[in-house]
Amino acid sequence: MTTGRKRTLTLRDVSEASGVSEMTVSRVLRGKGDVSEATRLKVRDAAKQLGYVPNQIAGALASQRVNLVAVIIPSLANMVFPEVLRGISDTLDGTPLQPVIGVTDYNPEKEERVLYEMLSWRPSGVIVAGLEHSDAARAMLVAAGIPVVEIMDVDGEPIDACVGISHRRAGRLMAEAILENDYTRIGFMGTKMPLDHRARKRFEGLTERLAKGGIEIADQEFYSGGSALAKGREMTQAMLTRTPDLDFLYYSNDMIGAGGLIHLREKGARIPHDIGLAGFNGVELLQGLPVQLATMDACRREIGEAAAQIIAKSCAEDREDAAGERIELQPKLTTGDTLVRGS
Amino acid sequence: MTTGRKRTLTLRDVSEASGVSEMTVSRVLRGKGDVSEATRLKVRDAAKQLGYVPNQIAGALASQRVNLVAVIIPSLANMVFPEVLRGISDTLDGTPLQPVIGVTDYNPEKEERVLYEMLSWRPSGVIVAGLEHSDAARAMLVAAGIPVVEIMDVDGEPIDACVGISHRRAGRLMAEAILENDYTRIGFMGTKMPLDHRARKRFEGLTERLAKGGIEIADQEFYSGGSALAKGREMTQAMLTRTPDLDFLYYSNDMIGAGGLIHLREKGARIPHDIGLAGFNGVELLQGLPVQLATMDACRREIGEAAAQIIAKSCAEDREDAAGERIELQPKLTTGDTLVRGS
DNA sequence: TTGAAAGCGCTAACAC
DNA sequence: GTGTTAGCGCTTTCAA
Repeated sequence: MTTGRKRTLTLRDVSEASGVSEMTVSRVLRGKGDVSEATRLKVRDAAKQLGYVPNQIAGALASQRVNLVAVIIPSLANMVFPEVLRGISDTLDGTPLQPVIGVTDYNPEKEERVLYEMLSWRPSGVIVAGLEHSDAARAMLVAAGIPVVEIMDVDGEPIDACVGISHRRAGRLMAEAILENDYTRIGFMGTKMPLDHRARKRFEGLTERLAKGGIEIADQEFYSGGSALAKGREMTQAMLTRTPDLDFLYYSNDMIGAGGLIHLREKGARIPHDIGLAGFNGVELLQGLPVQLATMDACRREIGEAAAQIIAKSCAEDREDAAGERIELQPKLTTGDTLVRGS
Repeated sequence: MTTGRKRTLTLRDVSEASGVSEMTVSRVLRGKGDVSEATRLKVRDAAKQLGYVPNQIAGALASQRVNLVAVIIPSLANMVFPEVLRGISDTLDGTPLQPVIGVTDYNPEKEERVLYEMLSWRPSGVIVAGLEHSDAARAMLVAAGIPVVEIMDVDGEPIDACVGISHRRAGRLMAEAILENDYTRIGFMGTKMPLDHRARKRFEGLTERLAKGGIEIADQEFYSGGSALAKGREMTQAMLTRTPDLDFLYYSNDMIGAGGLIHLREKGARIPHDIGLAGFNGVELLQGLPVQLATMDACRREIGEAAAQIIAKSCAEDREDAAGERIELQPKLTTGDTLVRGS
């Protein structure tokens, strides 16, 4: 290792060190074009020796090509999104593309800012959670002229492509399972959701379908912040104090559901005989609980994979006909031990 | 909105639309230099009208300045890192800097690749988890000539700055708590850790300190993959079958610890009278459990904040003297309900 | 307060 | 197989 330098290395440095023209150095380093084995080696050695790292900024500007895919999600804390990211990342690993993550905190204004920032790097594609965006955000996405995949949800009008599940349908499915098992006094607990559109849609799907079965939600409560497990306990306790005759609790996510489950078991409730429970997401993390919470898988990984494939395809083919795809995945109900009332 | 275009917009388009020179348009859009209110408005309007998004690639190349901070972490699934990221992100929000996340999967080769990719975008700084890197990775970091902050750990030789806790010390502290409470038959459970250096250091700190107290680990088991909660249950059951006289179980993370705790409570074990437990990380998520697992906070958020501050400072001051800082945070032991043997 | 010229480090296109 | 030339879209610098 030589002493610290001020200027970072350029192609020219490698060119001089190897006695090969800049252009050929560039070709070697990118593995493009025919270069003789001899010069290839000379260049590789010189580059390694110097510790040269190419400047993608210059490369991207010159080639008008950026191997980045912007991925915009509401939160990293949510357990759900890291799994989507893994699907994206694994799929992109087989391509020259690289994901770049932006987080919006479920805040439309922040989404707009993040989107602006990311688009100003001229990525090759965008994967963004949800179908609801500000007008400005939609306009940017349209104007960007790159493939856009909206993920997690299919209930709405996509800008370009979309991959997800129907949360309305997921809510309906749960309602049907509830009706089939003759529950009648239903309590709902979830996040405060003015901005969590998917949780809202599930709730709507649930209530609409229950209504058709002649049942209304008997009690409901919304929370924000804090440890989900603890919130689940607290809300469940409070709700059952307030409305003791509930016979089913639907939670908008598995963590609060698990909190409720733990609380009820401690209280000695017979589950699901006295009271049934269900959550949402199919969080693998909870598989160690003594009782398996009924839940619905949101196909997180598959969504990530499919979205990445759409981007990869439309970048590779460099034509627009891969655009506008719409992929609806089917959430799978896992009844676990807390939903089906045994004989 | 006009019809779709092929070419993306440039400064020149805004210049023509507003009748102002490119240079002045650039000044307005960056908010630099004195521009009269009149032209400022003309330019702003034209830009908004067109839906112009500046090209940072060109800007970065011209100005030799990139407002990106590379953040390189082993995993997103780990619960630990999203919190570090939040610390970084919140701190950077008050600056022009933006974090870009790369994930290594605890794989040194992937770390090298990710690092290379990120450095090729010439970020203003790097935050990277851990002090252990391949020679090539270290060389790149040194050669990059930008501030580097290694986080999570301070047991080793940092390249530049570092912020973290001493995991060796954390292990020692736990050993001391174990000795003080007169536990003598200790079992250890953790991830297979050839590459999780921090878990390894904690283990070493633990065993060394216990040895001084005349105690050896009586049994140990390592896992990989799967639901941590479930693994914790299974391993605990297996270990107690194999070595029934254990009176303390130390888990290398809270999730497997929680799995063990749930299992033991189900079995009717009196905790901590019959057997004590402790985990590591201070995962907030578990606060809803009926019994609080003893754990040690790893100062995740603070680490993120401090690291981001170091980067922000040395970028702002644009001098090297902020370099080489070393910040050791102190992990706090939370005894919860599973460590201190009540009178 | 505004504009003109030069060039950031690389690659596309074409010559040799 | 290799080299030359001309930009990519911006910002820096300097002049007006």
